[in-house]
Amino acid sequence: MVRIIDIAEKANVSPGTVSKILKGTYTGSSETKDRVLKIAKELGYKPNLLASSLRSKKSKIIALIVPEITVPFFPELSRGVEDEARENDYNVILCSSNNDPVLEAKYLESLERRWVDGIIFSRITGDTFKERIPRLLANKMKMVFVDRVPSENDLPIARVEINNEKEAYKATEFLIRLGHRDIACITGPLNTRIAQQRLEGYRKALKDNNLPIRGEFIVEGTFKLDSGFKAVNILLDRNIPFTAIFACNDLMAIGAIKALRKRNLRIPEDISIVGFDGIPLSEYIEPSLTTVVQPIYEMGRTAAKLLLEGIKSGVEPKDHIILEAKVEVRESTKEL
Amino acid sequence: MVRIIDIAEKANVSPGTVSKILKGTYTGSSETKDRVLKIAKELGYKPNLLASSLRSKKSKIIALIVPEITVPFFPELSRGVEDEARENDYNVILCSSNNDPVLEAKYLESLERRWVDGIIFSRITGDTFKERIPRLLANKMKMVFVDRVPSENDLPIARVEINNEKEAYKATEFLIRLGHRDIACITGPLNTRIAQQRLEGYRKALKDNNLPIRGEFIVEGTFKLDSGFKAVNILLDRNIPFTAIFACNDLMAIGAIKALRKRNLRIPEDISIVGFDGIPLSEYIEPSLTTVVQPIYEMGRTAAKLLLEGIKSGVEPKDHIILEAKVEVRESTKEL
DNA sequence: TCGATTTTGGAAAACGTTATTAAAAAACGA
DNA sequence: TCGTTTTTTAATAACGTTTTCCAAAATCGA
Repeated sequence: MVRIIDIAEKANVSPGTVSKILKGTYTGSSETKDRVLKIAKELGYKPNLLASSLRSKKSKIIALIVPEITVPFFPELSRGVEDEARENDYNVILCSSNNDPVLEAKYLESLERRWVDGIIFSRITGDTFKERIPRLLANKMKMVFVDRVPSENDLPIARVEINNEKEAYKATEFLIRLGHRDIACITGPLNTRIAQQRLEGYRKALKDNNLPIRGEFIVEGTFKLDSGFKAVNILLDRNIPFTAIFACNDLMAIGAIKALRKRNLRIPEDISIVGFDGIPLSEYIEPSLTTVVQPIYEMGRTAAKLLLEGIKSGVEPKDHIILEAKVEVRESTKEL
Repeated sequence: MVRIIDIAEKANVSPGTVSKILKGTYTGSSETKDRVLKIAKELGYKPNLLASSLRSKKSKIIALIVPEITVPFFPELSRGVEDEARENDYNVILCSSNNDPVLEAKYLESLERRWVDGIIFSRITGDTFKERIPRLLANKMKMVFVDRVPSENDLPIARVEINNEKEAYKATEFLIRLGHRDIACITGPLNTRIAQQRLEGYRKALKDNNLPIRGEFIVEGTFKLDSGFKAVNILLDRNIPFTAIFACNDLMAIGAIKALRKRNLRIPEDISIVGFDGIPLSEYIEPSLTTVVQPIYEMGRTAAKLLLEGIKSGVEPKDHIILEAKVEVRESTKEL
């Protein structure tokens, strides 16, 4: 492996000079500059990022912590993060925490040891939040929350999200406009803020339209496929008729559709259903899913952009960016 | 940040001694050992992995290169890799190459500069293969191919895959057993080996059962949702009746189902369809998809295991592991 | 032309580990 | 008791950059 010192010797300059030239912080003559660059190229020089990171205290690595990369929302988010990172010469360490505080802690520990320059969190457990975030902040770690942001908003940590309550409100209101009055809701795990917010949007929409909020219409899910399936069975077994379902994410909506079909209910003739997220698949399932389309890729990209700005400027990013989603009407809903 | 030298001072020993104790390579008295460990704990010592990596030339990072993390196969694979890595104190850099040789090259370049300890490739373009792999091998980079392995098998690089030809054969034969004789095939991109192999399996099954192989029944896809959709339209527009489709992955099967429905064809009454991969969604779509279930997570895990063994032993891993898949019969297929 | 200023480049320390070599201390054998 | 072996620990040099500070050379102004 050719090192800076090898270039320096061949070009008859000092290693420091070569370093400055390669980094673009050199102020000397363009004659030496060209000569050094030429030699570097000839020798096929590749900087050793480990050495560079150690000295400069910049690892040029950011981490993305997701609860579960196999949930289709997160690969999309991840692409946004990765693209923005790569374009800025950063690499991304992927940490799929499985919603487990122990794994989360383990990941954060190794990220600190690696001196990663920043961390993007989507979803973090309360434990981790209380125990780790303050220390990370004290250590000047740059951080951004995306999608599943914690409720505390007095911290110097940027947040990128959609207005979950508003968008859920829109989705529910859309069903109401279609004439539905008995609308069930399959929520996300209610220990997460986004699940609460979406539920709240559903509630508000009912209330604003003078519809009763009935506990029997609400079932808690997990944001995963099978929980939508199970939720529908619970709802149907309660024997209280409903004509529409608002599922708080697409995956659960898909599970719900499956369960409805199993019970010989037609969609949208018997039951209308609205999802949330707008994952690519939502357009391709049968029937195609009316859903709240989030700008997932854009959220990832924006989060990474804020993080990198923070890293480069040395100032903790603390913007709060709210992106717009929209209800995309497809085949799974029908006027009552 | 507390350093080894801080511990050394407090414990009245040399930094070297502390280093050895912390790494477990210490042979001295257990009295000093206990004392040093105690002090390290008291001070809340966290090793600086950048320094450690620089000196030891082991970054404790592996990279996973995937064509497209948003295709559901890859998050599942990624989980396997990540779990195995984490349990061995390795982190994973995710590289979603988008099948673009330029991005691939850019990623590989930065991975080399970072001195990552190993790379897991699923899918790599021919360009990259020819240009980069020999140099990586010369630099003793440990590598494993998984899922989409290149055809060259004389290289000291381990491979983890299923027998794509055999599994495709099984899928096709299953349709034949059901009485289907006119079976269309939506292939993957034929510049990839796995797509070729699956097509070959389809062909062999037809041949072995004395059925003609008809070019009009074969359409090339891209492994993505929309290509399954388009392929079905092409097939139907050819106006040559068929009763079954073998789609070379689940995503294309889902796209295909969508297109069939749009044309008012019922599944499985009018057309039977078999997919490939066994992504979790395949069970939940309507109708649930008969498909070749691959042990995706296990493939990722195995690949990572081989890689880590190679890294730890210093010997290039060169095993060739073939895992078993199985045809899972669900609702999308029916006796003719 | 000579002092002041700017431009250009070098010297050397530092980042925090690990690895190698060798010395000091302890234990041992006769 | 004294040399020999074994155990325990220290000293020191890396790993390959970046950074800070300073000197030499060149340019400039009057």
